[in-house]
Amino acid sequence: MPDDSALHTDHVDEVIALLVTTNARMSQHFAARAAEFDLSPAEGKVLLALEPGRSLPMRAIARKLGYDPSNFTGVADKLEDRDLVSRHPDPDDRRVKAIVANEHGLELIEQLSKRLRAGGGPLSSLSHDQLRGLRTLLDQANTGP
Amino acid sequence: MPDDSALHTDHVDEVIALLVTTNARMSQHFAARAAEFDLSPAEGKVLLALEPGRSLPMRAIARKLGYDPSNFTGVADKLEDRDLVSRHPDPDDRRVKAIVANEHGLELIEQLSKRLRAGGGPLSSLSHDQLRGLRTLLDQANTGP
DNA sequence: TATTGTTATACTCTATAACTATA
DNA sequence: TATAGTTATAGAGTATAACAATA
Repeated sequence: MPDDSALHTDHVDEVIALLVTTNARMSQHFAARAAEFDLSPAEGKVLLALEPGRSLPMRAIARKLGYDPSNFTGVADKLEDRDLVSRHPDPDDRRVKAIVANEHGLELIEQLSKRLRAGGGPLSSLSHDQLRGLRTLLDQANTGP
Repeated sequence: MPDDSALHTDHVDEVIALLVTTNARMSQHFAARAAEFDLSPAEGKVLLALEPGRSLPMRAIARKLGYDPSNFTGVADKLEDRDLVSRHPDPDDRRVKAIVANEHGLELIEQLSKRLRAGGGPLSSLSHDQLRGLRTLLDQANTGP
């Protein structure tokens, strides 16, 4: 449980500011790499959320990425029009539709990931161990309440 | 210097995905807290970039936050209309204008920071030491090339 | 009645290009 | 000529509300 010292608040302030600028840099990097594949940032993020084998309900993806379900329909449409993903109605509840990446989609995901890893983003200056540490911290930040 | 092992690429992929979702959560938290003070997310971010005593050229702020200078003018206008900041032309180069927070602005920055710290964001589940570690890592990520 | 996804629409955000004033 | 900031404007992104299908 987080404590409440003056040092603590200093760190929170600083981390919030750093997250804002880190996100600005990552957004630029991400948008440029996605554009290489004629993908909007939103389309790229949705694809990355579809790890191989994973299929998620539309609402779950929208929630995870912070998009409104209404505008998420159009993103799914474009990805489907490009034959990268398809909608699969859930047999148990036919209201919900899962988005699954097909072979073309998975291939493009791999290519996009490779370009994102290639450098130029804010992660370029971190070592293997630092990335491992960052992964652990962000993972805990995301699984919290 | 980052190495190039298979484990390394796994971590990069995972950290990128985590940064995307962390940012989604932080953006929602940030937008909600800023709205409490009738601030747009952009206006809030600009204010947080103006730590006490610090004054930055408009272009430097825009670059840091990833905004285009053209749309940044309007953000500065609104903050100035609300009497939170003012433009100070640089005596050495009268083309550049520094944004400085006045007394009202600094007070609002403190209140906004307090609300952001109050919890509900993705940082709530991290301990003091973890925040310190995250700060170090993000700091290095941002000062890199 | 409540929920998932969809549609239509309005609103906000962001980028492009042309302009000014300084250098 | 080049750069910081501004303006006008078009385009992309986002949210709101009403609707259909399913639960």
